[in-house]
Amino acid sequence: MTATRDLTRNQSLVLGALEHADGPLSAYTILDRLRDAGFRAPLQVYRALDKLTEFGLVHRLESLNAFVACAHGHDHGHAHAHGIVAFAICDTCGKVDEFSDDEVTSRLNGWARDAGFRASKTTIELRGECAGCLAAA
Amino acid sequence: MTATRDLTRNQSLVLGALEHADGPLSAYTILDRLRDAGFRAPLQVYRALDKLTEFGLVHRLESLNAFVACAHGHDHGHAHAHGIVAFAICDTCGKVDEFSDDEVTSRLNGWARDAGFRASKTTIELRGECAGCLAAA
DNA sequence: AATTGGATGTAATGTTATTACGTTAGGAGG
DNA sequence: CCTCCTAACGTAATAACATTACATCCAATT
Repeated sequence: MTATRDLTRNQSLVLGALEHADGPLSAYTILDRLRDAGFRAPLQVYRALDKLTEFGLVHRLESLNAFVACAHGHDHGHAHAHGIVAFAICDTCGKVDEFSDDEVTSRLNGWARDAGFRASKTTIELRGECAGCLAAA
Repeated sequence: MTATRDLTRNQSLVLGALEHADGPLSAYTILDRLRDAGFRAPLQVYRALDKLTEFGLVHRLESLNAFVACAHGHDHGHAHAHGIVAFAICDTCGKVDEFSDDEVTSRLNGWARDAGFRASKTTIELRGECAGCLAAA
């Protein structure tokens, strides 16, 4: 059960790089980390990222031009039906917290319905400083 | 009253370009449109955009790497105290609708408070297709 | 065996943003 | 008046992010 989705070699490598990282990685950083595995060109990374994003295993952080593995350790098998996902990005330590709020999802969906707007993707990103870094400061 | 904030020549030109456009513009598009006004280098645009954003006269659309004039025709004098601003971006016609939802603002602020996260900037962007384009399709 | 579609490899190019360094303009205070 | 300071500006070079174009490979099907 929850069979791991059948990823290609490149997709597995890219997902692995993101899962082992302790924060978001840019496509070019991923490329650098996969040189030893045989990666040579940006496109190899971007192609894998496209698929992984499509599968819901990876998120793109628009305000960072970077990527993170999805926090919900869904065992690569099924996409959860959670609402709009939001990210809190610490500008100091780089850590990203992924969360979801039903009320926010419902208000935004409501606005879209009222406006006749069909949203295909919604981005919510908070940039700032996390509790740990605030405490350390 | 509501005295227009004192913008420099470059800032006025960039703001003007954004106000006259009927959608978001990339920094390089702005640069192209201001060649005749004497613009030569990207930095001239980016510097003006930084200030205009700081003044609240311009928004950056993270998912587009582009910029729009703030929809609230605040007469360049005072920043309104509205909550988090959201954007609905039509991928078909390129038009952008700016809106704000108190409940969304309050939920996100609430999450941040609970998590001890101090947000310095929050991005909400819906990508999709607007009512007009859906009707035309 | 031929065909097809998805994934891949590689190079070149396009697009977005910043760093570095030097100059200019205008106000504050001696 | 002159110096100091600061903000804005000009220019070139470079870095960072992303896509286009084209050829190849391989497995599943016919």
